[in-house]
Amino acid sequence: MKSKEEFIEKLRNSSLRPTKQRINICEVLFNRDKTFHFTISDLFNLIKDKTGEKVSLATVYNTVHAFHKKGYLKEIPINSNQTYFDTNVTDHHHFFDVKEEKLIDLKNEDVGPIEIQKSIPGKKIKSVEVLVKLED
Amino acid sequence: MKSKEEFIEKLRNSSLRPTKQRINICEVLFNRDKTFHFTISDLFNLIKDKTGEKVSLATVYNTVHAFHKKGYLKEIPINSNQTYFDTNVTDHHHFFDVKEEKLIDLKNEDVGPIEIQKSIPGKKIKSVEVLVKLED
DNA sequence: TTCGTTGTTTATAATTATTCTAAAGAAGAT
DNA sequence: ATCTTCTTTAGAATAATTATAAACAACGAA
Ligand SMILES: [Mn+2]
Ligand SMILES: [Mn+2]
Ligand SMILES: [Zn+2]
Ligand SMILES: [Zn+2]
Repeated sequence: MKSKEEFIEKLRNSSLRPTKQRINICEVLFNRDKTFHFTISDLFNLIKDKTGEKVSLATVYNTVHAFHKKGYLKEIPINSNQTYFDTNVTDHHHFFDVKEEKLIDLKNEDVGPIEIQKSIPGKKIKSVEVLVKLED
Repeated sequence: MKSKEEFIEKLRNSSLRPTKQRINICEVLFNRDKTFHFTISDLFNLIKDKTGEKVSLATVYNTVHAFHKKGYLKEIPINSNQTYFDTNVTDHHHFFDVKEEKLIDLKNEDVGPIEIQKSIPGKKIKSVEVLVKLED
């Protein structure tokens, strides 16, 4: 359970003004034990439910992008009509339950080291992500 | 270089009527040496260029989905505003050049075997795909 | 070959996620 | 308090995709 002051501090340190909207979004995103996988619409609805205050959809988009740019959120590459984000910004992989449309974390040690044996001249590797699709 | 008759045969065997639109799309998609990574809009433009005949955008969508459902095309999981498809339907992985927005095949042996050490009760693994993002 | 059936194409409208715009409001600095 | 800069917001715009429904083409049976 993080305090509101911690979020204000974090926002200030990132040169993001600590507005009440951003603080509410922080509470919903970062006040949890487990990693959180979400879409913008998930988050939009949760904010109302958990804080009682409404934040405009535009602000949710703005804030998620700001946090993503600052490295506080990770974008998960799957094909869906909506973009998925993750509060776990460490290198890790995912299960995607196609039926439930739910992401599940895979620890790096659950996958093992991945050695890419090919390289493209002039390019360097930015990320290596494994997506394991699950069916019933 | 496959003949038009081969495509007609393939379509018939898939209970898809061999219309001239579908045959044209087959020529563009499958008459090539290397694997082909594309978006709907790539394909739509190529059809005009390569066959001289225009196919409606709706038909391009319909046909790509039909081919995908039949297993002749693979959908590549990346976050982009457009969906990417692949004529190489075997299990394999990808580089994604973020700047150029281009996919590049990674052979299975360029990645090595991936052992998933975790399982979810009641679910089985449908696919395991590695996406390697490239930057300059 | 003709006819009836069913599948396909197409233009166009609808849907939906996301981004843009510009005005009002809030935060920070002086 | 005042000024500046950043942020929020409603609503409009954009763009990929999907739905609709009428015209059309392929097929199989007569
Ligand atoms: Mn995760
Ligand atoms: Mn490929
Ligand atoms: Zn982002
Ligand atoms: Zn598809």
